[in-house]
Amino acid sequence: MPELPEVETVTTALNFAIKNLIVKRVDIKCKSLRLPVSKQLITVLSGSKVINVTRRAKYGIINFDNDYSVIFHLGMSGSIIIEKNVFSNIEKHDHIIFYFLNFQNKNKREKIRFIYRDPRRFGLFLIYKTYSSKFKKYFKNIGPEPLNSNFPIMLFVKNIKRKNTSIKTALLNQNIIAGLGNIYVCESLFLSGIRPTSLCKKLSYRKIEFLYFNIVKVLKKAINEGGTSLKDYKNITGEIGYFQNFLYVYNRKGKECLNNGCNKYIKRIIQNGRSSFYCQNCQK
DNA sequence: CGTACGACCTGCCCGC
DNA sequence: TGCGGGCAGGTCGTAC
Repeated sequence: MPELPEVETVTTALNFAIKNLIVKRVDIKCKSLRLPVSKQLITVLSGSKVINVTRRAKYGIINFDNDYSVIFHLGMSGSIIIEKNVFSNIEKHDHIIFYFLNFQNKNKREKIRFIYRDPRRFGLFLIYKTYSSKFKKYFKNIGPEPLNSNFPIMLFVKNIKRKNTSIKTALLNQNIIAGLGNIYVCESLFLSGIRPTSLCKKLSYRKIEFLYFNIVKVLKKAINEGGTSLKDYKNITGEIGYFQNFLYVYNRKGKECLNNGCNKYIKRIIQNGRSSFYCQNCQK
């Protein structure tokens, strides 16, 4: 489900919703996601305070004031739900629950509930000491953030050019560039006029630079629209995103290409077991 | 070393 | 209505 724009939408909102809150209680409803869920969440975090929530690639990081951090990943079907004062029923796939108390307003004490929900359980919810070796291991090999102003474009071009794969495969590789998934790779390649099957080494420097600028364009637009909601993606207050209304190729098999003057239809092919969408006419 | 592929899960949608 | 197949926004271990 969630790629960089969706995770960014979630972490930005969380940074408002739970910043400075103190953990009152933690419930663990399932032993294991993609990796085991540690009981340390209960023993270590109760009574500690959220400093902030950040993002790296598709990972969210919740930093606490006792020098511990939660690293979470939403996998394919993960979501986070924040409720204030009025709590709904816990559902089947609600795996981890945090109860917070907001002491900032002395007159009105707010009760806040944080739920990690994940039907397919491909996600992660880990606790490590901040900047410990286990914490750092998760980010050691991840490539640069596309939206950072100091993104190393020349290094990106160089790393793409020495890959022995299709450009689609290279862009999904988190070690080359962080945060892209199937949707935003397909969309960036469409804007750049590059076929997903094109070989990395055959792309010119100019073309790869152009691709980078289109990646930035797509990601920024998607963040502004609150992410892409195809099936079940929702932000932390249950609202959908709107970038699906701006997709050129993803999930548009058999539909007309949206480029002016192009009357071809969008193709779907399988690469490495995953769908790629492109226009035969506009992407060479 | 780099690359390809199956495994990990549940749920939904479609055609028969 | 029911069942089987195919599909899904990701990542990782294994085999070559």
